[in-house]
Amino acid sequence: MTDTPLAARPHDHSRCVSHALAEAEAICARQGLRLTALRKRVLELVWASHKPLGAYDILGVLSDEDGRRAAPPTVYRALDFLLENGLVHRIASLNAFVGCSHPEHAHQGQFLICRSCHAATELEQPAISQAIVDGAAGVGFVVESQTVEVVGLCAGCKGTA
Amino acid sequence: MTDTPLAARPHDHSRCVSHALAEAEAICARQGLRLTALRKRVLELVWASHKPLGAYDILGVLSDEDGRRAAPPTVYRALDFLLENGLVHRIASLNAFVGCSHPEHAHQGQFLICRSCHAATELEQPAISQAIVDGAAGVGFVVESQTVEVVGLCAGCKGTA
DNA sequence: CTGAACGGGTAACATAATAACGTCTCTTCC
DNA sequence: GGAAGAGACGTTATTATGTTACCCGTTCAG
Repeated sequence: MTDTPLAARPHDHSRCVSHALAEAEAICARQGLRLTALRKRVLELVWASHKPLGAYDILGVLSDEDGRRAAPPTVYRALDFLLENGLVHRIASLNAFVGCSHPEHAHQGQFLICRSCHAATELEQPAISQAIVDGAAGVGFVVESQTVEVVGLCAGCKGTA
Repeated sequence: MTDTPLAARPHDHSRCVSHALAEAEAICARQGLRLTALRKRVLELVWASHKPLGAYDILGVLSDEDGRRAAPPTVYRALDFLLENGLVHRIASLNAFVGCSHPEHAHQGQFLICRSCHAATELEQPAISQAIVDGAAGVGFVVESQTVEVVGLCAGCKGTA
């Protein structure tokens, strides 16, 4: 229960990336979706760290690395695909994107964003969702989608800061 | 408990606006803050409806009305003042601003945004905040600020849509 | 073979926010 | 009264983020 989340502790991050990519491949294969080279590359970049990444950061890397001059629609289309298929999440308060930790099932996560190390951890707490649905129901509001983004200090930074 | 929120039902909206302005005046007077003509005007525009308003919408109205072309910093400075003093809230997922319903005390609201009429209702449910704090604590995360923005259908639109 | 659907490139535009600098008007203090 | 400083606001320019419109080449089903 009190597991320190992966993003907040040292780990072999290349495993994260390769695992996420493999899972994405599997999901796309199963659903007849085309995980093209570009989409895969963008997903890889988003997963390059646990910090949410801006669209223009991705754009910059693509332009630099691949030599070819990437333009905004290229990146946004790839991100749209990844978002639609639950492979990444968008962090509205940061205008940024982060890899989804549990792409195998549809869900709406809650995000814990550390103001010190900037890592974003995805929570999936039914208690939070339910509290929101209940609170909304109290004023006759029917919830369709939730944005929960929390800023604070992660387990790792709590001590050092 | 099951009160339909003001924003979701017909009401004499001019009362909303004048009440909000009067409350803002009182708060600023009490705290030695200067609610200048510009700041008051921006607050009035934000309160003009219960729909979150973009900074550039405000800019447009100011430009139209005053004839001279208002520039972004003018609006953003006024909004910063209003935000700092709890007179408006920012809706991150919309990049927009909405009048605060309870400026008399510091708080972090939750927002219910109707996808049909676009009205935003402010909730203040300790149960939601607490669920988030608890969920975060479970992974060793200390919450400092919360962004809760929910999209769905309000009581008024639920039937008609 | 053909032609729609799809992925992607390009240019331009639209919206959101900030930086840097100047001026004006207060108050405060001598 | 007048200098000094702070705060509010104007102006210009720039950066960041996101979208629209249009084009081209590939793929794949009929």
